Amino acid sequence: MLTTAPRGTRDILPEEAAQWQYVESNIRQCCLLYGYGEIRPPLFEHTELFLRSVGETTDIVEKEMYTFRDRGGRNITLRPEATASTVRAYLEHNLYAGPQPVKMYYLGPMFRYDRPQAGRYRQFSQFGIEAIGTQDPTMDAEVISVALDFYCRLGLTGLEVQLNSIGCPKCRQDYRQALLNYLSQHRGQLCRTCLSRLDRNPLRVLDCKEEGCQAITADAPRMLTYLCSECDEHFKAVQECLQSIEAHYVINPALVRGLDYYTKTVFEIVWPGLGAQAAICGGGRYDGLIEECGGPSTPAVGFAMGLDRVLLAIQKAGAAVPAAKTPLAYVVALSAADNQEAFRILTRLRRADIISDKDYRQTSLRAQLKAADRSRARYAVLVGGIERTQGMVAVRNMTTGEQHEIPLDQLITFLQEGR
RNA sequence: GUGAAUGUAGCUCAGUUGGUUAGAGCACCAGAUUGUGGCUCUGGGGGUCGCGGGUUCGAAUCCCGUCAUUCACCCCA
Repeated sequence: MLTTAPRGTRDILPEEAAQWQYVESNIRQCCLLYGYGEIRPPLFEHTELFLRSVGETTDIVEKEMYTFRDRGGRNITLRPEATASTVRAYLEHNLYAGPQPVKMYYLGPMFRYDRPQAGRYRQFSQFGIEAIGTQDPTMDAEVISVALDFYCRLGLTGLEVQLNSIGCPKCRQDYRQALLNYLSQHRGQLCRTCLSRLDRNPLRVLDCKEEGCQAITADAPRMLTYLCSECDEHFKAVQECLQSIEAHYVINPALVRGLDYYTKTVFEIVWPGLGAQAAICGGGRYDGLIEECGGPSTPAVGFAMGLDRVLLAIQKAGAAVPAAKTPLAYVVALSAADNQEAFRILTRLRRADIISDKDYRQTSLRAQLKAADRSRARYAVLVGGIERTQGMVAVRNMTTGEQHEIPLDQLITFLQEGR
C-alpha cells in the first residue's frame, strides 16, 4: 500500500510529462488563437452543484462521485467534470453582465469512481472549452472546430465526428413520449438494463449495444423527425457551418450522451484505435443549464476532451512529439579535487542560460564521460589537470570526439556560438 | 457494480508431473583503458516469486482470500 498509488491513479514521470507539456502548450496556443481565456476553478465544489447540473439520474451522480463531508460539515465532491464549475463561476462573478459570449477553457484533473481500464482512470485529465451566452450555430461549429484544429496540430488523424441533435425540452418531451410508446410495445424484447432505462431515461435505450435492443431501436421513431422548427433549423445551420469549413462528420441518431444538461447539438469525437474507450472528446449545447443553476436564461455550448486518451492516441499513432531538450554542456571534473571548481563553472553556465549538468557521484573520468554521453550533451567541459593551472578547460565535442583547450573566460561565448 | 485472464530482477520473459543455493537477455555498477564516452570482453550488485493464509516432509508451482493490472459488460473522457 505504502508504495502503490491508489487504484485508478498513476504517476506521470518526467519522460511522459514532456509529452503532456507538449500537448498542453498546443492547447494554450489553440485557445489563444480562438479567443478562449483560461479559467481555473477549484478541484472540489459543493456536492449540490453536481446534483443539480449533471443530473440526479446520471451514472456520474449515482455511482461515480468522490463525495465527503469536510471538517466543517460541508458536503463536498471532487469535480467529475468542469462544466458545472465554469457555469457556477460565470454566475458567481456576474460574467453575464459583460460582453457575450464568454469563452473560457480549462485544463486539469477530474475524479470519477469508476472501474479502471485502458484509457479510463479515477483521476484523469480533461481539456474543455465553454462558450456561454449565444445560441448562434456558428458557435456550435467553432467549438467542434477547436477540437479538430487541436488534433490537427498534434498530427492525429483518422478521427470521426459524430453529430446529433436531441432538441429542446419542448420537442424532446414529445419525442420521449413517442419513443416510450414504441418501446413499451416491445418491452418483452428489451434487455434488463434497458427495461430499467424505460422509466428513467428512455433515450439511452437507443445506444444499447445488445443485439435484441438494437433490432428494436432500428425501427424506433427518430429524434430528428421530432425536432421543432427552431431546433431543426438550428441543427441544419450547424451542419452547413461545418460543411463550409470542410469539417467532416457523420450523423449518429443514437448519440444521446449521459449528462442531463444537453440540448440541441450533441457530438462525440472518436478515435477508433483506442478500443472500448474510443471517445476522445464529447460535448454539445446546454441552453438550460445556467437557468437551472439559478442564473438568467442563457444559452451555451462546449466540449470536454480526455487528455489521457489523447496521449494514448498519439502514442499509438506514433504521432511526432518534439524531442526533449538535451544539455549543451556537461561539466566533468578530472579529479576529485576539481569537483568544486566544476560546480562553480557549471553554475556560471546556467546563469548564462546554457542548459548544462554534471555528474554528482565523485566518480572516475570514464564514468563521468559515460554519463555525459547518456545525457546527450553536445559538449563535455573537462575541468582540471594542467589546463586548470593555465586557466583553461578542455571542451570535447561529444558527436565528433574533437577536443581542444579554450580559456575559461571564453567558455560561455564558445558554447553560445556553438549551439 | 458484474464476468474473465494475468501477477517471477528496473524492463521483457524462462522455470519440467510440487523437489536442494530461482535463471536468461537487456538495463545498472566496476575493471580491461593510472587524463577520455559510444564498440568489445570480463566481473559484480540486485528477487519477502504481488501480499496474507492453507494443503504438504517440501510450494514460484496446488487451494482460498486479498491487492493490482488488463479485457469484456456498464458508462463515458
